[in-house]
Amino acid sequence: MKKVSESTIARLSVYLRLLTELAAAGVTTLASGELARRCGTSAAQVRKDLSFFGTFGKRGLGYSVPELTEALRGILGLERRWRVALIGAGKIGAALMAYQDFRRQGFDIVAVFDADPARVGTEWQGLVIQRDADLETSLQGIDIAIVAVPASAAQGVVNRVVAADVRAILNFAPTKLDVPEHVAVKTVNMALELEGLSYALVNEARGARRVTSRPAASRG
Amino acid sequence: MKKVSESTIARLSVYLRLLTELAAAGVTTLASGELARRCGTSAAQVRKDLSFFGTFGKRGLGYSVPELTEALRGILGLERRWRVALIGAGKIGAALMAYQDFRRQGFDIVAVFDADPARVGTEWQGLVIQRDADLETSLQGIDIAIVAVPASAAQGVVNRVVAADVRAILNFAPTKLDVPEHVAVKTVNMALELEGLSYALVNEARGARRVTSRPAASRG
DNA sequence: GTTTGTGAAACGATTCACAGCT
DNA sequence: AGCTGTGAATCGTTTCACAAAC
Repeated sequence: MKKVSESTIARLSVYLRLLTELAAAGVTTLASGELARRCGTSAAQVRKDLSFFGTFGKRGLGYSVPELTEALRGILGLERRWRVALIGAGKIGAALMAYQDFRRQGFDIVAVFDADPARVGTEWQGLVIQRDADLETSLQGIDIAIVAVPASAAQGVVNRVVAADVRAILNFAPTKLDVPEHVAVKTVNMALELEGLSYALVNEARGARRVTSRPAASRG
Repeated sequence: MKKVSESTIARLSVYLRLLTELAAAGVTTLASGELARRCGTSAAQVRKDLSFFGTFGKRGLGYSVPELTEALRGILGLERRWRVALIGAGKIGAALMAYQDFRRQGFDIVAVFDADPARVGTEWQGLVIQRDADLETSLQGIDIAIVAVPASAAQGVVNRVVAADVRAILNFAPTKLDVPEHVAVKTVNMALELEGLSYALVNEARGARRVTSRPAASRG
């Protein structure tokens, strides 16, 4: 098969979200140009992204909204439901538990773990928080682990998650994780995004003052 | 003027986090290879990233941890503190408020807004939730707006944020935002990350080849 | 000896442009 | 006519490789 970049997959998710919205609004057909405009990319990009997986459009007409929706759901593996375990019942964990949108998209949080004995046994959104010590056994049948523990604990937790044969991890700890090649990891790092904004702000200011436009001295 | 990619800036943040950790552990000197290994990238990438901003190392020796730390803080604009407003006091907002790490990195949440009259006036982590209607006036002096409102409300909020002359936005709404060119936007989209994991899982099952990836994990 | 800084090469992703359907 | 699908061209990023510095 072919190699598909992560950015293509990310865009497919964005396309799918728009299509779902349009379908609810009764739109039945859509051209790549309009899809691109609404998703912040280009028509050629849309067509190239889709071309990795097949041909879904009708020349002269565009794409059928329900058909493309189904195709994207299939490509992204959203035709089934995924069993998700949340590890770490702190603030981030609480926000995730409450965020019902995940369930709507096919991700069911079916287990919650925490290392704090004071939290273990309490009920949370209909789930009883389990002991961290039970991770290995209780992760049977789990597809995706959400790691929402402090950075210092993350690698240890991940090692145990991997040992339990979970092959996908959504990581909220601001740290690099070592995992075997067959395990997929996505990291959400809000501090990093904020620092990107900080850079943009100072850089805009520096650029306006043209401080950086001075030619570099001859290099040695 | 130099053009630096967003991935370079993201990596600089990662380098800085490691350096801060190493400095606390008393490490004084570090070579690009070791920095790269600990951050999941390559030595050449580290040196190229830094080279956009100057020369910071000593040949034959490596980098001074405190000096490079200071340099990175300067590049990323972290030598000052930033005034952040949180718009939307729901679950995500609550998690962000509680996440003290932002403050430690120089980002102070100094105002909170919500559209729900039941929430307005309540105190939250030492801040009184303000009326959404007061956004325009109360955003004076704010550097960064965190948008944590439903997708359907996000563009409207963003328009008002931009009108209030805020030039950086951290967006948690799963929707495309239109902003003028001089406004920087970073989006955090957890559903999208989960769908990326879903794709990885079904794709592995389908026996397809690996997705091209960024600073992937795993090395030995 | 070691390690940096950097042009040049290699690689990967995006955009172009047009043939081929509807 | 309008729009897709795709090879070719372009653009940007990463890796290579080595001279210069310590």
